[in-house]
Amino acid sequence: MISTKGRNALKTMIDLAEQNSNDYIPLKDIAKRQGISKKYLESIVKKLVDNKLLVGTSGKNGGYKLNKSASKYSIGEILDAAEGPLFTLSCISDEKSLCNKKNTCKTYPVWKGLNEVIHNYLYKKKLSELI
Amino acid sequence: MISTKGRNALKTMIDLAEQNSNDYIPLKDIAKRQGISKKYLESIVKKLVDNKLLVGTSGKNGGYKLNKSASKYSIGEILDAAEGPLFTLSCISDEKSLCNKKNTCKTYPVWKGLNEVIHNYLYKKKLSELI
DNA sequence: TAATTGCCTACTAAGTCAATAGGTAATTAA
DNA sequence: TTAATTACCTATTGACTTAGTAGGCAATTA
Repeated sequence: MISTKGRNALKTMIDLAEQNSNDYIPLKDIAKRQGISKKYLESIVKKLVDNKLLVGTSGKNGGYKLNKSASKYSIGEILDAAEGPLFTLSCISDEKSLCNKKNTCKTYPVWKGLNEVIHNYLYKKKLSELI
Repeated sequence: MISTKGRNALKTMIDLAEQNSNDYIPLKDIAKRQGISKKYLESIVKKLVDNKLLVGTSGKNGGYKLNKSASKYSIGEILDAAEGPLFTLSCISDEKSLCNKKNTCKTYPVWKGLNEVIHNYLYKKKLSELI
């Protein structure tokens, strides 16, 4: 349900939050600390940058840093950024198999409620609570 | 996260609850109503029987029926029966990749809390609420 | 005797996921 | 100018999971 990608994204965010530095942190360092290959981490960090959770700067002394204070990131937004919409209510959000019986489907309310519960939890919990 | 197997299991349980009959209902009928192949349904129903959620009887006029009243089934126990433990806290319940850094892992509390939230929701919600 | 579960095995096709790999371009501090 | 580093692209592999199909035979029971 939460893939390795999401977990590693979260680890990366925690790592950066813990550095608590205004400098840009090179990928190499994060990869080493977290035991993730730099190349693989690159693909994860890219999503975090695309979604404006991180800022990256090229060049010497370049690297990445948080875009706001740790208390302003919810876990939900981090996971969302890394793996796309979180709990895929398959009958809703998966466009390919968009279910056309939504209105009469007796199971629909279960998935909808579950979805809400999960989102609620993950968006309330902040990155700063984990460091 | 919730697979088709689980969703079909739930549909089957709802179907049977709605029949509201003391007779045994043959698989053939359920399959037809729910638009699932009988053979495939067989594999799902087997799990429900193994977990004592349904009772089956062979022979003419045989079939399946609920083992208790609909209000006594939680959605959680149905999904559990159909697909095994629900939200796989990969670092805990997946024995193969049992994580040995559980105690220091900064992300662990997130998955643990999420797990609780999901379970809480699914075990509180009853089959009878869906019919 | 016919209907039906119960139980087994095997298979396929499609898809997902983690992780690796390599390359080039652009940027920037010193 | 040079070294470091992100930025961005593509491709690939291997492992695994899943949905769904298929067929057969034994046991049971009205």
